[in-house]
Amino acid sequence: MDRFAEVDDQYDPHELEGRIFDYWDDVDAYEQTVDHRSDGETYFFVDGPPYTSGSAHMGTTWNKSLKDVLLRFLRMRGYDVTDRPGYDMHGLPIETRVEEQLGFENKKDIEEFGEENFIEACKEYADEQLEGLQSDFQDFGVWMDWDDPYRTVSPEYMEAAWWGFSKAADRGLVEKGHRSISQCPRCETAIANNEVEYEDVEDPSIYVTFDLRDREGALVVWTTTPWTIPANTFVAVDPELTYQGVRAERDGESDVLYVAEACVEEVLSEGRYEEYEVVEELSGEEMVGWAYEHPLAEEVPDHADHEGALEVYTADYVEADRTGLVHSAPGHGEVDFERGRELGFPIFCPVGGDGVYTDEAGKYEGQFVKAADDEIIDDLRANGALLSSGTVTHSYGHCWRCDTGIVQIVTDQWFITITDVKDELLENIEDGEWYPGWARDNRFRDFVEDAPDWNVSRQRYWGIPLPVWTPEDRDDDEDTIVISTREELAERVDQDVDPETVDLHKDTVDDLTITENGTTYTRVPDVFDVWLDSSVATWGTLDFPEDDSRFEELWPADLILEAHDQTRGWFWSQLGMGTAALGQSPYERVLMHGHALMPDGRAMSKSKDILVDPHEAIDRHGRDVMRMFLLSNNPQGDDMRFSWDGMQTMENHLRTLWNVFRFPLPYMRLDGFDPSETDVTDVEDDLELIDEWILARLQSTKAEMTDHFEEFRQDRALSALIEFVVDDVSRFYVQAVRERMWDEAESDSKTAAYATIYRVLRETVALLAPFAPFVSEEIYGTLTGDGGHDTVHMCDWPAVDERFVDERLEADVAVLRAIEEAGANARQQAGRKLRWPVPRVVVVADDDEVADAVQRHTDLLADRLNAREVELVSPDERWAELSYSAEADMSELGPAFGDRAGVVMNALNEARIDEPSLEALEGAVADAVDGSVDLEESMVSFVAKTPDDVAGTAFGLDGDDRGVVYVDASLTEEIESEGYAREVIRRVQEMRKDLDLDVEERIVLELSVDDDRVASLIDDRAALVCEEVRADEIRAVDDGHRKEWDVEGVTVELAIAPLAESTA
RNA sequence: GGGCCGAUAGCUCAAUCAGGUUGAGCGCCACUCUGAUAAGGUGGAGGCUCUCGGUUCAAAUCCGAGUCGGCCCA
Repeated sequence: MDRFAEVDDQYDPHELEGRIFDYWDDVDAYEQTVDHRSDGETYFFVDGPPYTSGSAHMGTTWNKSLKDVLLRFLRMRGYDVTDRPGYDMHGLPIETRVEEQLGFENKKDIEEFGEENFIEACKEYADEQLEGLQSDFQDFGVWMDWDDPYRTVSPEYMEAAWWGFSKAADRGLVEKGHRSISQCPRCETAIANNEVEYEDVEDPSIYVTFDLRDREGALVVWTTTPWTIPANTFVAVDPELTYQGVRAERDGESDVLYVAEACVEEVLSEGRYEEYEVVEELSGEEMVGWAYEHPLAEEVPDHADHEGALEVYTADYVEADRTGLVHSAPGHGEVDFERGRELGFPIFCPVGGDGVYTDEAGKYEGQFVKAADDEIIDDLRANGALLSSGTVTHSYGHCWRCDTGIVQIVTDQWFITITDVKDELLENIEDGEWYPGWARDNRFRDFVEDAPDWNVSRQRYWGIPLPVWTPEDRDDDEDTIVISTREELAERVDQDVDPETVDLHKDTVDDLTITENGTTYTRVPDVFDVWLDSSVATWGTLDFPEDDSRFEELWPADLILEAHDQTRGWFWSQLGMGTAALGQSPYERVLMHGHALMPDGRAMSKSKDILVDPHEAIDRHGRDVMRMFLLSNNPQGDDMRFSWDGMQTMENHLRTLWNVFRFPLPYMRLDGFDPSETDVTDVEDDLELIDEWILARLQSTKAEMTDHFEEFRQDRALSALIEFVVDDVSRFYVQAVRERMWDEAESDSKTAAYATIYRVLRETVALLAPFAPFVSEEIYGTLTGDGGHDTVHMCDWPAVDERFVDERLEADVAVLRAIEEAGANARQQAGRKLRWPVPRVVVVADDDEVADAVQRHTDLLADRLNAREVELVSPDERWAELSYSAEADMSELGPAFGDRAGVVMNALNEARIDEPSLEALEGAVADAVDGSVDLEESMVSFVAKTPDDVAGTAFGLDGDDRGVVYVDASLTEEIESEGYAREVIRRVQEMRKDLDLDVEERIVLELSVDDDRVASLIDDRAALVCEEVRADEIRAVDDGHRKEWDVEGVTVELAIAPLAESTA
């Protein structure tokens, strides 16, 4: 790229971004940037692997954009950053998609198709999906190591999972056991609790009576799952709760029923009882040990009847809801199971993994449990055990993939018993910093405290096989062999296996056996819960243990960064696995962001087609704009609402930057400005105040952005940068410096301005580079030509240059800008355009800082306000022409006046007095509030009221009033002369533009004014007019561009012609 | 049903920790400016700060109870 080359008039993101992609390819920009930092301090970032289903949505896009902005920033800070992206490619979601594609109904179809074929189909599908994501992420401008992502299906990654699991096993944290789990009866596997989706469904709602054995009456329980009644083992009560026995009448018969006191009315009305009387009242505790009859004793002969079964026990899951007595089946419910285990009960679960009753269910054998509900209800009725039967709509768990209602059953599963290391987990939480902090200290800690053992086994195909071999005649967890690596596998199995080439998927390893000391071991057929895959990502990213060259140096990760749903997901699984395997959290910093929501605040949902497609956002506004929009949101942990308005605003900001950037280029080119020879430090003595100011602002912007970035607040860093570019550089500096650049003559001042704006742009574009990598590249290339790096992303993050730090100047200019703004307001009130000079501006300063600022920069202020004179009234003086009112300071008034403070405040606001004294004010207020008041100086600030010929506007900073600026708008001939001349100039300029004349083009001007006084006023300034519009002479023009104007009510006819043409 | 977070102008957010007459940017409307021009400037409209209680002279802010949204859990 040539330095200061011509650039597009308009910022055109699509054309530009296409060009930059090509450019990056040409110069190997990414590779160079990585190499550039290869000697830097390491920074181990680990990518949370997106699941390979579908294409990137707005949330993924936000996530990767956040990662990208930080990685680019860290590289600019000199770090050698690990940036290997990852993909989560195993698991049930892909299996069910493939099943759909192949038209499968259940596991039998898969078995018939063949495990090997099915696994191959899953692999192909996952690979396809991965390609879609890869190309999306690259298209968003994310720079990661796309040539070498980690894939959870690769042998070395699967080995990393084996290794981690084996380390946990070494520590005695792996066990096989019964657990109550959520089972998808279609997928025929356990699914994790966080894979259960709750939906409202209509289910039976039945009240069942359990006849008591040793006394008259029955217990009443309520359930929505009649199919669990066969497995009833005990009834739970709350020991503290009051229960009542009631004798109730129905159809001429009387029953004695036991329920919680609070539930009596409801239960009896459910049962359509007409009348009742309370015959007994007792606590739950007193009911413990009561024995009852199983209501389906005949239908289910094998029902629980061991010592202690079918009795009342206490449990902490009982509430005074429905009946206050809870039907408990340890073979099904999770809490029932836990309590059953405490009681030492054997587990009775007459339901198989497919949701079908086994022979233990007696009469119901072979039926799908949900289908058996009606028959069970009928049997209960026939047995006189049904108090009432209806339906209820409630939320019930479903399989997240196939939407089948789950069944809670007890099965054999493999666990990592993280409850054994709970203390260690909680300690390890402390070792990491979380952004925001509350996510760790509230949410995450609560979750970890309550976390149960981790069920890592799934009875499926597409996953990492459990590396566990058991003696072939046994199915418990004694004497197991846990293999940790492919090397070890090859050494120990009976078959010939090449560790270099072996694929570890189920179809391969299922056939492998181990024979040691005369015992043959076979592999447990399960695969891992897919959450285990990603839980080993920190060492999986390093290909450890296959490659142990970097683990020691890099592990644990410096940073991970995901959305808040991962608190229970990846943040947790990694902590669990890291602690179980290595006794340590695998990450040191967590940055948590939110979800991308729809513009109206709804959650985006692909399946419901409620979404904003990132590709559409790019089509409309480009990648830089989309990234800047995403990165300008949001406080850490908060959700982000997508907004097309917000996108448009970002595009406007970038266009402003583009205009700022291209503005000085033609002048620099014309004057042959060479930044490599003339740095801003070389022209320090020629810098004007405004140059020094913008350089000072640049320093504080850099400092502010760096601080924000270090707190992972890229949103605040970006808004600081935008404010600098839009407010300070574009609206103030460039405005102020334009005339210097138009100056045709060589001047030190102009060179100083070039050097200043060059430095500002050069550093601004580096500050912007992590956010908007494309446009930054284009600007950087144009500014540096061959003199810089091949890519802006190789630049160092701009450091604060102490020599240009000047806080006082920044404060001064902030004051001046406030005055200028108020002055513009006052001018408008006085009806005087900025083009017309005013004789004087009076600044009444409230404090010395303002007074000093005005004093130091009177000329600048006069220039900006187009005033002949600036008069300062210092804080201890006052301007005689004013009357006053007062404003109250409530923080003073409140304590002093108590409940009268509000009334006093209003009186103060209303008061009008001639001089700003407390006496006068007290008098005015006393009249209004009907009683005397003692005011203190600190309670009020006086506000001046302007005379007629003067307009005044208060100015302030950060909400504090700092003074008032008065514009005296009276006219003199001299002022009118310049005013009219400027009006003419403005119109000639517009006509020049009509003709599309070059800035340098000389013209002749014809000027006829339909008012002698005004004509003579303009004539006085003929020289000024000629100079400004580049007219060589004023004379009649024959064939020129001619226009008639109305200038302040006076008709003015203007004609212009290029000089070259008119003389030819 | 439980936990966490959020609720302030049409939109995105500040101000909440440490109580003192609610602010910014964007959008809208009017006016204005014109060699950065799909810009710039000035003004205006627009807020019972989600609701209801409490503490206090004074609450967006502190306390309690709700409502709605998001996430997580059951």
